[in-house]
Amino acid sequence: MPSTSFTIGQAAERTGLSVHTLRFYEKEGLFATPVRRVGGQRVYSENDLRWLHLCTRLRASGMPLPAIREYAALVREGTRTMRARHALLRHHREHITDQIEELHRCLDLVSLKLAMYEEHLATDADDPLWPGTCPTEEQPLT
Amino acid sequence: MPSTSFTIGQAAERTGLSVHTLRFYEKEGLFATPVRRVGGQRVYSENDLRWLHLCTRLRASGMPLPAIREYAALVREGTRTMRARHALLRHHREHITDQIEELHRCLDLVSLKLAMYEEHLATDADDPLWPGTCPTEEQPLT
DNA sequence: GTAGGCCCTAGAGCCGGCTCTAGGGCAAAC
DNA sequence: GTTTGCCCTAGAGCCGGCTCTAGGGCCTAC
Repeated sequence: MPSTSFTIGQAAERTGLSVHTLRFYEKEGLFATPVRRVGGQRVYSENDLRWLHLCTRLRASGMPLPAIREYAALVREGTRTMRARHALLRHHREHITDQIEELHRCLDLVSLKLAMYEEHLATDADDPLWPGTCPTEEQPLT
Repeated sequence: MPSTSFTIGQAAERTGLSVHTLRFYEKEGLFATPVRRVGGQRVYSENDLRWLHLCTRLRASGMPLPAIREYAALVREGTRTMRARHALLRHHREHITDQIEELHRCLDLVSLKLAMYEEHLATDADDPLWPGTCPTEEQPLT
């Protein structure tokens, strides 16, 4: 098995990134320029795709490009940077859990609002049952 | 109780938004221009702050400004837009839960990587125990 | 041999969301 | 009366992260 290889188009399809974005990431140093075929076409290995997949997840969880670049650089430097990479990822994991917590707080608020709306919609089909506490009609429920 | 009121500076402090951002949000239609004092200074009521607080939560959960503007417009139109607002919020709640799920997927991947690193760091303090499967030293662990 | 399809580079453009600047006003404190 | 501090408007600028354009090459099929 010659360890399947992919063109940029195939890589794009498989990672969900656009061809543009792949080249852009490369230019930004998110990964070393991949092998080229004669004629200059990029050849992506399965390893490359795995790396790209990791990148998309890091991006999706809000890691900025410079941080990913840094991580990529460490990877390229070999095993002796393991501790640094470990630290970087731990830091990012915290960032992720923070985001999840924040989203839960938002979710709670939105759910509360929704519950209020549902109560109103249920009890008084169309009537503005809410007492006239808002002469300006400014804050009917927000 | 004259229902305490706030200057823009105080509102900024209390909402965690900058003074600039408050004016920016207003210009963007996230809320109706608040009452002005003689001289033109904005006066924020507690209600306004509550609304702003909701806005920050909506923003923090990724609702774009145009959507918040739309919601604000509906609020201003009064009770008869309740259903529309309800729909909008339900839609957004789904968006939030999607984000949480996505973040969990990222978290899983990162945690997995971290576990790998930890195993390596534990077993072979400094040695590149990982077998020489990577002649290019390209992918020591990613 | 030429048309179609995919690839290349360099660099400009766009979009959302702020963030800041310039230039100026009001009002209380010294 | 001027300094200090907060406020005002209009509009420009910035940043991250893409996204697209222009101009061109290679290869395969017809």
